[in-house]
Amino acid sequence: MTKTIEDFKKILQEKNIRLSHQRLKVLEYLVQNKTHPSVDDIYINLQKDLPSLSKATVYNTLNMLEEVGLVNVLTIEDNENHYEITSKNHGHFKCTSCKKIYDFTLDVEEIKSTDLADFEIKERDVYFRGLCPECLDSDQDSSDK
Amino acid sequence: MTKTIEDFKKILQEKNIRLSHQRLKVLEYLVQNKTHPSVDDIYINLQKDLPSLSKATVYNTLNMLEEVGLVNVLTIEDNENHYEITSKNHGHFKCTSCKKIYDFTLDVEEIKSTDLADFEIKERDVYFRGLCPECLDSDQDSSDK
DNA sequence: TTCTTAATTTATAATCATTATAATTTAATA
DNA sequence: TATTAAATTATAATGATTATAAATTAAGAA
Ligand SMILES: [Mn+2]
Ligand SMILES: [Mn+2]
Ligand SMILES: [Zn+2]
Ligand SMILES: [Zn+2]
Repeated sequence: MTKTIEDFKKILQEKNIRLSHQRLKVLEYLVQNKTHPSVDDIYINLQKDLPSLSKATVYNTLNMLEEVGLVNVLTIEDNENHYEITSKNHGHFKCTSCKKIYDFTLDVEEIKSTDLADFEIKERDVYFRGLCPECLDSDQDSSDK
Repeated sequence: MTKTIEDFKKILQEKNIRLSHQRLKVLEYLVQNKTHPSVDDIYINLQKDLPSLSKATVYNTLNMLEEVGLVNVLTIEDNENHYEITSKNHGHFKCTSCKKIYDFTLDVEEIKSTDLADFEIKERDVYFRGLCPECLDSDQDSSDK
């Protein structure tokens, strides 16, 4: 079910999109890091192996991957986008304390509203925000005697 | 149920927040325009009556109103925030063609996931994107003979 | 394998939303 | 009406993202 780099190579080749080293590295990063990274996260980490990498390339690659449907953009934060490999639909929870973005099981296709009978829905995002268990725990610690 | 400017005045006064002319105008704009406007929308329209209005004031006011819970910020778009008076929970649909943001009936409190049992959820946003009926109609027109 | 060339990457500048700063103005109270 | 802390304004600064143009490269042809 979960796609490998080889699967992605095949998909991009079928669309006549060149398999540049940079593009494959960005894809690999997203496949290996299911942390919903920002452009900066990706850029800083890939730079270790690719010192010549340009941030524009990371943007270009992510925009291209989004266009062909291989990656999904999260606008759960108001100042910075986050990215993930497109996968079975699920919801996202952002902890306002540690800033981590968690996946949670949810069939967003099941969310219905009669108001939308005549709308063509193409994307569905469910974003929750609050405190994650780790941060709730440490909150308690700090309020302990 | 739906609050008037007088209701808002009372709430702000109770919190010792000054009822400046600019703040009341921003609130009034949001009460009268249920269109999920951006800062620019609000700024451009209020400027007609308040030529000296500063965009920083619109930002300051909206941030303050969000902090006290009277307005809600939508991050449905990746480059610009949109605002609305806080109201009973509902979902948002953004038409990717005409850019309008529509409300739709949905009890977001009813969206549950066992994965979140130990999380403290404070905000819930449901964002759908696609084509609205008007844009679907005009699409059809343009494909007609 | 080497050559060719259009596509990609890079470095850099530009844009745009948002926030910060500091001087000016004002709401609320005495 | 006078006082003053808070709000507004003008402006600069920041930070994410996009645009541009020159240098590099992937992929097919020879
Ligand atoms: Mn996810
Ligand atoms: Mn709404
Ligand atoms: Zn946390
Ligand atoms: Zn539309």
